[in-house]
Amino acid sequence: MTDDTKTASTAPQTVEAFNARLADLADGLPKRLRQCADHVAANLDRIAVSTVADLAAGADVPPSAVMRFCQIMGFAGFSDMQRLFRDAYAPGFPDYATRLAALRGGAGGASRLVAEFVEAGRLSLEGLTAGLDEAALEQAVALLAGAGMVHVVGLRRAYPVAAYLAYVFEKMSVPAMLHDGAGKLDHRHALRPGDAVLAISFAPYSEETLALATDALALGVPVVALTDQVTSPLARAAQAVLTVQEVDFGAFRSLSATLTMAIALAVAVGTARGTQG
Amino acid sequence: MTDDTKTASTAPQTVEAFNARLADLADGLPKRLRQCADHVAANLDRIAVSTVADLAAGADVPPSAVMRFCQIMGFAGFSDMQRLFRDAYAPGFPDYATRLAALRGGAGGASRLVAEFVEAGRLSLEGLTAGLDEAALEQAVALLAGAGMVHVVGLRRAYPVAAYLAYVFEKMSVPAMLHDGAGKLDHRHALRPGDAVLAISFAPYSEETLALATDALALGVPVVALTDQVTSPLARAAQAVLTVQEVDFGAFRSLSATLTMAIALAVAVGTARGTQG
DNA sequence: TTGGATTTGGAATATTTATTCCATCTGCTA
DNA sequence: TAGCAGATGGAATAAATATTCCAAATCCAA
Repeated sequence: MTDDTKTASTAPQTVEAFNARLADLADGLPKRLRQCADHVAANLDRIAVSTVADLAAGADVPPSAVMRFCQIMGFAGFSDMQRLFRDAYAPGFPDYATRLAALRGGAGGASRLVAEFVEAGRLSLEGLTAGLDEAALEQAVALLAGAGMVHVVGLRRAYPVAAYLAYVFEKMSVPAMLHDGAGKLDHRHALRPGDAVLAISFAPYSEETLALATDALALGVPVVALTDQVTSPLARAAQAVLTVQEVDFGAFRSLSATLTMAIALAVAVGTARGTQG
Repeated sequence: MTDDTKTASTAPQTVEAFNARLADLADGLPKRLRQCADHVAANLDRIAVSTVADLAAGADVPPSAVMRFCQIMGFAGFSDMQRLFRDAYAPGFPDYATRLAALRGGAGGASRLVAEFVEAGRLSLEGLTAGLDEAALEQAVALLAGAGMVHVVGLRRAYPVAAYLAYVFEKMSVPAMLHDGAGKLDHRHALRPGDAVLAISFAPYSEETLALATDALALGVPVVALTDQVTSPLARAAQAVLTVQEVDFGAFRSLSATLTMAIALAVAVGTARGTQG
């Protein structure tokens, strides 16, 4: 027993390293600690949301055994170990904020800006899959696929998204109409029974988009909302709400995640229509 | 006998119900509670691993406001609300490949499409940093920053990019004009000495965009091209050529990388102008 | 067995975290 | 502008949770 304190001093920094260490130690562990190891290995995903008592009950050991287990694994205590799993679950953000601050202070050429926006885009895309409401998506596809005409509306920052959707719909032979706010009064008359509205808006929500959605609601025309929050005013008028959070860089937000959602939606609708008729 | 356990009966039992209630309440909420609602809506996935203090800091409100929010939502307190999310916690480790594989194998069409396009977008973004021509970028920024008026042109698939650039330029007080091909003949007259053209086009290159670029060349107005290949016909008329390759999925291409390049360029130009004048 | 080392359980404590309460502030109505 | 209802922030308190510590139990080698 010369140097087991040496191994204890280095705590795993990643879930992979944690697993490796677990596999490494498991064989030479006494009974209770072995129970801890087994239970933890079988429930890695619940560590982030468990308490010491939960884990102890699950492993059928007293809490103090769990504490010992954490220390054997190289952590200062349970909280220390839990932090690893909580961070692994929601990664990136603190680090991102730090680098952002660094950029503001430092020199920062244009290529650095590109790198930052790339990073923001990547995070946004990850958030898109993670936070996807599949039921809402399926419903949105169903509503739009069944529509006689899809009215696409989006202004300001949402306008490029609307324009892109209109383009893809046209490519896929989905009858679609882009409302760009030029001739405001026409909009209401264009809505007919059997149509559907696809409204895109982010805070601060543009009145025109909201107005069209509300009109559609009043006329019984289904509305699909692509927005940033379920609490968005647009969500109230909508039968299906798709939310997308863009990670912002400085005062600016890219549209990577939003456009990705948009194209996926459009292609899904186009495909659904194709197989229907 | 009107004890407060009554309130617990109205508490949402599922995350969907939670969202519904959130959307329902959000409008009528006072400032601080509204901040809570927005922050919670934007970070649903982190409630399970957050403390009251975390949430309060994130929403920029005191902890007591968060408590009030929980109660308004129908829960006895924060712990009660958190329980909902801890129970619903279906782990999503940032093991992206696994998640993607799961989506590919299992779930329905639309979610799978989203996953595919996300993956394509990520690859495109990676390619963007890897293949970035920094010299060309610096030159593009210089040309556009020195221009009296930036003429942005892009049609079809490039149109959303052009529209977005116009939007960001406006936000940054950069004089910019969006040419959308509506009144074709006017374009040439709008070009004046001291202006610059930012032309966006991808194969198959649209004639109108090429025409504007060639006219600019003839008039001695500098052209910045954002295109897919250095061999693009657009490149011949341009003083600075920025290329972006989008990874395609099926017959469709997203615009993640292109838009990321666009916003970075726009912000760089806006910043350069700001520091100049 | 016996002695020593290791493991174990639980009680005591420290720390963090949630929750309540109330004085103050704000915005509105009369 | 006075009065009121609701909103707000922070300090005080309560509760949950983690952590330590030590006496008792167990194991193992001679």
